[in-house]
Amino acid sequence: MNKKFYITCAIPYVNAAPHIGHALEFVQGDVVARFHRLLGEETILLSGGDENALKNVQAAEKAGVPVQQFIDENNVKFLELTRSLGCQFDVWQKGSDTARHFPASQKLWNLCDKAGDIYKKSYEGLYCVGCETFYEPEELNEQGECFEHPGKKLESVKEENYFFRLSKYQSKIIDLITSGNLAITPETRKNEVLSFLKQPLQDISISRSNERAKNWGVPVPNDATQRMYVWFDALNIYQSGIGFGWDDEKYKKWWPADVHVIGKGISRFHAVYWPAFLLSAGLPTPRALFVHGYFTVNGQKMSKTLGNVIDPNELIAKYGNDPLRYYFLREIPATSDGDFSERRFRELYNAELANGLGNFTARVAKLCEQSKITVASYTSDFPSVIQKYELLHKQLAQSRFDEYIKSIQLFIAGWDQSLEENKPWQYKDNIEENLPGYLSTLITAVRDTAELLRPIIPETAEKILAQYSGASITSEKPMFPRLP
RNA sequence: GCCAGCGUAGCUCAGUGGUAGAGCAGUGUCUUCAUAAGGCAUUUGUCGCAGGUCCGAUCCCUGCCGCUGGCACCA
Repeated sequence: MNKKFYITCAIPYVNAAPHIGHALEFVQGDVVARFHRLLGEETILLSGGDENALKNVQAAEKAGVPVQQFIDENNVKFLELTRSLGCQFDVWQKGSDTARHFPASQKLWNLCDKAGDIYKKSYEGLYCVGCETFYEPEELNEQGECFEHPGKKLESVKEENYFFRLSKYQSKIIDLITSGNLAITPETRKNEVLSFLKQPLQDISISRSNERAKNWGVPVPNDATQRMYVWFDALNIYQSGIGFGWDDEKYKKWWPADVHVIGKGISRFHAVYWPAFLLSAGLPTPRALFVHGYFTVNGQKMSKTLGNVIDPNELIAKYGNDPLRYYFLREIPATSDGDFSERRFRELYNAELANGLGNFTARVAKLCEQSKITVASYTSDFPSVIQKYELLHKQLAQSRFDEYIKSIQLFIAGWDQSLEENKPWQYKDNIEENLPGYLSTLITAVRDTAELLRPIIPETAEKILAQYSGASITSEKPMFPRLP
């Protein structure tokens, strides 16, 4: 049987349209998934919609649309984005899915409950009626009011909720992380989590009353008055999407996840809460977390109030999806923050896609066309190509996309130098007689380049491979016209 | 405030106890197969500031300044 590979991207919050940060994460996940698919591994790439949070209900009310309709519409925007980015998601699991996700989450709840890790406790807090949320005293202004609704007194509300015994799993989670059974990349995020785990863990509340949840979300088993609270069921989408609670065989085949791709803001939930739930339920824990950074735009944090939120769809429409993928992967070191600027984007496009890759494939094609060379036709074979390039293989396997792409550019630059030394054009149409085998070497170089680029910019790679697959290779119009 | 990390050419960054490198941008030049693309050559830096250790520090130590991230029930 083939090796399996199960990878997830974080499930986006569907209360607003996707921004460039979502696009970055989708692309990173897609590249890793493509890499494993190309190696012949059976692969699932999953994401979905985080739909059960109260904020979705509030956003829907504000928009004057029924909740289900509201989240369905937003979901489509995310799905469409994944497609226009050229990302292949195999599963898109919605949190509001009552057929699969609800029973899966109730199953997880029951398992934790059976382990004795769920108990009822009354919770008292300051509640803002305007925001419909609880606040800690330090989150409020000097008058003890929330910033959104100054002048409005907060109510002290007491409510019974279910709590999860997170405290019980503290040392087990530390072991999991230090032993590497739950690998966290990069190291700095791992250290952050471990330093967080030095403090005693408090139990966390995992349910809300129906009133406060506005009757939205997964019902708590055997208690019609409560709904599950965000993280408990949201994280479980990683399981509910692959059969947990509705197809045991499928679930056993795929779980645990080989890697969760997430943003740095949610690393704790994935590194601490999630393994704790699973340990409690007696289920395997995920093997790795890959934590990426955030985007700034022209050096500034992205925010709605600044009005610098970038819509990835506009960039795709203007430049195409592969150039955008290329930029994400090449310019942003995978695990640190990166800046988006259109100026830099265009610079990189011209330097590496137009002048580098595009020009290289074009000049070789023209030389082949002029010499009328015929070569053995080529069938794509990623695994044997990647084997040939040890350093690149390592860089890609470790998800160091920026370094991987730089290596490819170095490879191209080496062939540009070779062309300059050999000057095949001076022999016009009898290149083969004067430089025997040279054109074939060039053709192999182009084919290898395209193979190596298949996980990164799949459409472009296929185009090059198609151009270079046949017995005779002809010149075509530029793939990446130079930008003015 | 506490903890971690960072501060190196115009930009993005790599790097080492022996007085600094790459890519992009800039300049010059060669060349024409190619998308006015490519090759070669080349300018610029008190390696954040101030001390200390050392024969010698950008790399080690201390202090300071600046920046970033983390500091739970928030998705």
